[in-house]
Amino acid sequence: MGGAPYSFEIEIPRRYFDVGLSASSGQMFRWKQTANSEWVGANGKHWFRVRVLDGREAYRVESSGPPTVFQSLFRLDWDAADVTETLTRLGPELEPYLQAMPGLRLTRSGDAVETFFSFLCSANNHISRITGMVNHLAAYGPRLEVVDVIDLHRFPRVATLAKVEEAELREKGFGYRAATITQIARELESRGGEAYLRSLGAMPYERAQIELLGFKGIGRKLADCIALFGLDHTEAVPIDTHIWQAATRLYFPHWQGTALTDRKYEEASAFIRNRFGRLAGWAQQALFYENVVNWRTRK
DNA sequence: CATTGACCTGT
DNA sequence: CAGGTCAAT
Repeated sequence: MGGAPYSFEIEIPRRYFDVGLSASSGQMFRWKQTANSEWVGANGKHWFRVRVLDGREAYRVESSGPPTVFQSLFRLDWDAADVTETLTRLGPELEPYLQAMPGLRLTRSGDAVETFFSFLCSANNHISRITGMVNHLAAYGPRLEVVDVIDLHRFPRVATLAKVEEAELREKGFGYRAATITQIARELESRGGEAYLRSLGAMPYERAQIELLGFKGIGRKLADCIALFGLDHTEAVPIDTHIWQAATRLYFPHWQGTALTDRKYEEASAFIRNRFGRLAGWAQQALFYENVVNWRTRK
């Protein structure tokens, strides 16, 4: 299956890159930790298997792709020390959140189609179920490899997903999202499919946002997730319930406990974007995941 | 604009 | 209720 895999080492301190944390922090949904504590996952057309090297600040990676694919996926071309320093300078209030999550990186999906459909599954849902649904969708793509009993598929193309029937997804437990996903798949195909989607990555963030909002079923939050995690618009700041908690605590105390409306979404999102610029998405990820992990104890 | 309820399913 | 969105009011 797929020929001989690539095998290479990535040398980097854990505090700058924690592969498990980055892979399981809600940016991608196809990674698993195996019994022998390796991380195995897929993104787009590639699969990966990552192991921590004993007593060293390095990883051993096996993959269907060359090192550049892995490096791009985890955005290793960005210097985490530099990013952290800049973020703390622009927003000292971020420091405890960044320190609480060492090694958490903003990722960069190699497949806008996968990210697009993954976040369609995420609305009003929790991570464990999103994971199941994304893996159901991935199973429509060809199998790339089996690693430690884990089936790794190439994420299907738009044309394939556009042919899936709503009833079929209902049977797989997609609930009401079965309808939106199949409809949006067809709408996406009629707009030009993957090529159209990728073109949104080349547009300014604001225009890509408008395009995405044109899909019935994609609101501001999903549009920002797709822009940030799938289209490399790193200035996008999705505001979900967790970020809203953090944002009101840090920046809008007079809005604490109030509902998130369209206007407040715009204001909070733009505020964070203006504060951190192209690093806003990275800041958002630190805030988001720190809140996911610690929200119980904070309440 | 802001508010409200419906919407699948699983913990 | 969960990393929301839409339609109606």
